[in-house]
Amino acid sequence: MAGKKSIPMRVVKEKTGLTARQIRYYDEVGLIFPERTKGNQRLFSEDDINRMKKIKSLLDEGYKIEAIKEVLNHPRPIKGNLSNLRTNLNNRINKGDLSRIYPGSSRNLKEKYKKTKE
DNA sequence: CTTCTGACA
DNA sequence: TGTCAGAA
Repeated sequence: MAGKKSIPMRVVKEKTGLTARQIRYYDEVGLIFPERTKGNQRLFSEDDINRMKKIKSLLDEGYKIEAIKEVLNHPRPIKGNLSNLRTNLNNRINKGDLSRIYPGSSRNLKEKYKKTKE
């Protein structure tokens, strides 16, 4: 029911716009868990594709791998209102979530803000 | 030809 | 992160 498809690396690269390096790295750090073929070739699902796009966005915003790992692996850190829980189950990530975990998570953000004359 | 792992100027 | 080597 969940659509257990198996997309090859070549398609993933085109759909995500990432390089094979990036994709393998995400797998290395444990951001994604693609299936493996007999020849050790990675097989991704559409869900993985969306996740990689998400990871790319977060990385672009300045979040570090460690922070992204936490959020992607903790879909329900909530323990109170069901309303908020529903939002989290929707698979969407908020900056607030990361900020709560890593209040000082600013990498290239400073550079972006100060670089306004070019 | 494409992908995989491991390592590095 | 890119890129090379060697193997599959």
